[in-house]
Amino acid sequence: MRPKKVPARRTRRGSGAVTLHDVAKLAGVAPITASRALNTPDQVSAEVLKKVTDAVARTGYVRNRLAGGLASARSRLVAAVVPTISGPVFLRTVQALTEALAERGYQLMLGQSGYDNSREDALLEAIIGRRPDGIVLTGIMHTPEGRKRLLAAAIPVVETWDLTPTPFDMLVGFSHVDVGRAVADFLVGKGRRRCALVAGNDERATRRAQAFQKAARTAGMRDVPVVYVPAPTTLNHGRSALAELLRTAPGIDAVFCSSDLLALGIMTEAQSRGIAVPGQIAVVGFGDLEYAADLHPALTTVRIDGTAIGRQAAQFIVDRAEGRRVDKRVVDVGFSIVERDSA
Amino acid sequence: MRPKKVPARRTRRGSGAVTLHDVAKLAGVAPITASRALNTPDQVSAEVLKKVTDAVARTGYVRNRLAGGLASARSRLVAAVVPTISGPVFLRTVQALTEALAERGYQLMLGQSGYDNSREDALLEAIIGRRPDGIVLTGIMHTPEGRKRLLAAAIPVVETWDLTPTPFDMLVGFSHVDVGRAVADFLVGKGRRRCALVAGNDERATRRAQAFQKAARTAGMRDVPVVYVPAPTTLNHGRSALAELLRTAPGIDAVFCSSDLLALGIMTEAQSRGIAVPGQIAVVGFGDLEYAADLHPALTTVRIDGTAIGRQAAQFIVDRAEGRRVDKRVVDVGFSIVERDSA
DNA sequence: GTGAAAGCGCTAACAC
DNA sequence: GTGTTAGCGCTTTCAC
Repeated sequence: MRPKKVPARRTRRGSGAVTLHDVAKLAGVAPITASRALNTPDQVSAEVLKKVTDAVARTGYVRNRLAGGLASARSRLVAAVVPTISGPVFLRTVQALTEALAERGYQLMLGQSGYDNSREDALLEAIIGRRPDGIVLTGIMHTPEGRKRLLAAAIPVVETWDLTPTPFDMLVGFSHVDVGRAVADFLVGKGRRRCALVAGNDERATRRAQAFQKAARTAGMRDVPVVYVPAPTTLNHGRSALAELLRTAPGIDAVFCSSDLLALGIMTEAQSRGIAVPGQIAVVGFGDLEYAADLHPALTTVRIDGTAIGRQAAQFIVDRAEGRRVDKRVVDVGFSIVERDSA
Repeated sequence: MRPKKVPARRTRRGSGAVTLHDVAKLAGVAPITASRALNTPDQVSAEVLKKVTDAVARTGYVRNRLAGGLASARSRLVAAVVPTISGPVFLRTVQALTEALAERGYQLMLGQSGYDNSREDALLEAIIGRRPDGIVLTGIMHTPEGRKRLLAAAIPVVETWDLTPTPFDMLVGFSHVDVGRAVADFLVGKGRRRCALVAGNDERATRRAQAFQKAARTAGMRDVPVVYVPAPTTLNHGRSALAELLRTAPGIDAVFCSSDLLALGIMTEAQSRGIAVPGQIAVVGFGDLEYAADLHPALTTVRIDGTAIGRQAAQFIVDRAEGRRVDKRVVDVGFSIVERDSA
């Protein structure tokens, strides 16, 4: 008696998790009604709502957002691209973004582009593959191919931390040129006569540095030495940059750094050499990181409202995702120079 | 002649993006064959592979991982939960995790739990809803309900940065008790006789602190004052903690901090008061952040190989996701005391 | 307010 | 090695 070969019903296991179907059955309604109870509760009678809510609680149902995203073409996922997560600069932006999105039922996916563009293609592939409802770029999308792919994917894009005359789509940022100029004017106003720069070699820091140089020259400074260090910047870069400046341009009386960490490096090196800050050398940072105010001396720095940037970016994307018109697509959050003791 | 009511073919727009179907048609093969060409290229003839690859390139196709994840019950998404992304402590772990996963075709989704457990439930809902192939916990899953839900979701879990006798599932970490003890012994060995502590009020820092106290007492110290500060720790917490210690326990000659940032705060405050480090007070940090070596004086601290933790966690999860057996489910990465100038 | 049917884009399961 | 079929779990479209 050998086993009869039954024509084998094709069965796929599925994940085994509780589905909306199960919930609906338990609540005694159709799946679509259960779906509405969860997504648009006011389209459903109070009675049904309660039955579904109870069923969800009893079963421990958690909706499958892969399925939902596939069906609705809305993943409720937003991708953010940062050069590196270990850079503290964008942290507040990412944090604000995370929170603002979470409040609205969206989730953030973080991608690292690195400061070069080697992995950019793979990163874009990974991002677009998840069909996010929006992409937030901090800094630049380097390659033209990258830009083309983003355009082709038709995903709303918010560029941040910069202001360009030719935005991709939406934009929240500030003018790096204005920052450079403002800091130069600030130092000149403080009576500094021989300013120097230490800057990460990324595009935006370079732009700040060049604007600073130009403004400083306009104010009568003959040469404005600049030391470029590889991004991401570190404390140690600051230390060795000051050492270099002291060697090559001994008379300097002020340094504008492209990050607070560099500034801390400058101050550390100065301290270890017995150079007075701000007495001999004034130091200005960039970023106003949390610790800037608590350093000794307290750091004068450029404050960017990274939180506002993140919140506005979230707003932009959610508005788009939910079909609202976005008229004003460029927001300038500006900046301010926070004057403390170091300059 | 009024328009005849045709029984309306139900049509859904879809996203409008290029689908695998389009690629297959262009390549002249069945969709599943195109799928195989992309996912398991060696199951496909060279000729087909080329045709599909060409079609992908010509159309700019990017595979829809929502659909793929739904169909295969493998999202290739891994969630990591950190208390906060602005804490630099887990940064190396997150970075290593991101990279190790990306190399294997997985993507990281970052969630912030906060240092309290208020949002934990919403976070879990958001995470489980995406059906990740694994979850990496840095620190603790606080609430019992949280643990229950994770268990119910049947998602592989890696706990990190700690060692517990009762792991949830998989574990990569080190012993905080051993750290506390080792640092106490280290300072005692350096001839310090009156040690104090500054610790964030999170669970693990507290455990390190208590182990430190116990070991210090065993070594003959009468009382070992400790100042707890709210997590996440800041430089300023360090400054005010030292101020407090100097007031309440004036004779101290060493401070073990629960983070390098606290240590920097201690050193900053010491410097501003003219207290010599390590002359009068030795300082030991925790974390060995990038800048620790470059401070002045260079910071003696506890080094944790966060990168190894991240890599091992990725390995664990990918192994599980790909159906390999994971025998050794607990890895102790240990720690080391990096002796520099501050102690 | 509620439901039936169809389909989002992909892959598992089975045939050949 | 390649194709057919039937879903994965949800939401859209249309109908009542």
